[in-house]
Amino acid sequence: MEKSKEKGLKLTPQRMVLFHILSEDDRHMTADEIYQKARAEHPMLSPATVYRNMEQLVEAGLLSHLDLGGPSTRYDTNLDDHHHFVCEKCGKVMDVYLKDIRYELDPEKSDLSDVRIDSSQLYLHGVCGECG
Amino acid sequence: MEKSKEKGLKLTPQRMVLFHILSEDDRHMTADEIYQKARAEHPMLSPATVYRNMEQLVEAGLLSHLDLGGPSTRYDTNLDDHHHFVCEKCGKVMDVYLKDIRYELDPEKSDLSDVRIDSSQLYLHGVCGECG
DNA sequence: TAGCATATAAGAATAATTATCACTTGATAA
DNA sequence: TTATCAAGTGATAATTATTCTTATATGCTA
Repeated sequence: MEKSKEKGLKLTPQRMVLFHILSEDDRHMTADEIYQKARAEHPMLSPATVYRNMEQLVEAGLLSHLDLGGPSTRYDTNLDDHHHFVCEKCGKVMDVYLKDIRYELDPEKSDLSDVRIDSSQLYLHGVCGECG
Repeated sequence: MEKSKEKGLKLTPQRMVLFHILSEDDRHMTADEIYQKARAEHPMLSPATVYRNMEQLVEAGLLSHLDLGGPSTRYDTNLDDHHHFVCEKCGKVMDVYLKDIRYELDPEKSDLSDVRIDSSQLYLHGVCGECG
């Protein structure tokens, strides 16, 4: 029986708290926002633990990074294939599901014949209904 | 003769250095990378000056932010309508020009009828020829 | 050339994140 | 149960990225 090399992620109280917060679906949070929420449930918890765990969860494929322009990395609990709309005024982020996305390279200006594309992310920028 | 409210950006030696570096077309640099290069030409220059000027140039519409995943904001001197490919291995960024991009919303999952979309940015992730 | 708004260097300050380390704990084996 | 040990943790220092402060300097325009 071969022992897999995967890290055994232990189920600790701190992680339970993080799972709980993440499951409450307040998506697109920064590590610090998560930390602020988490310490309410678990006051001893340190920021390092949150940062550490968030990255581990990304490595484990349970979360993904969300790279909006701001200073802090955000985490996305939604692993479905989806894209994002960002309101330039209030900063709100909305998930965008597409049935189809297609694009045609401009062959005179771009040559991607020797690259392998694994994924694509579309970011739509604009103004949301409330701010509009 | 009405005086426009636009800031009169003075042409200082420091800005000359920045323009020079930016014109050398090493695109997608972080403010710190620009600072490191700039101080070679102008050793007295301070980081604050670089950060300040980069933001002013963005406000003036001469540069744009580029939000890749990393910790630092990058600046893009290419103001043409274009998109980006990011190599997951070496981090290299390539400009991608599209003749056409179109996407179809999944109407059951996404409703963008009340938002105004001003721009869209497509990020392609994968592995470049050299790393592949 | 004076006057002033803008710009600057230097360094302190802040925010976000990561590293270090001594101690603790969950999972598994005994 | 208990022992074992890799994995996890909190506290804190350190780092990185960026912004602020302030006293001084300098382009531009009248």
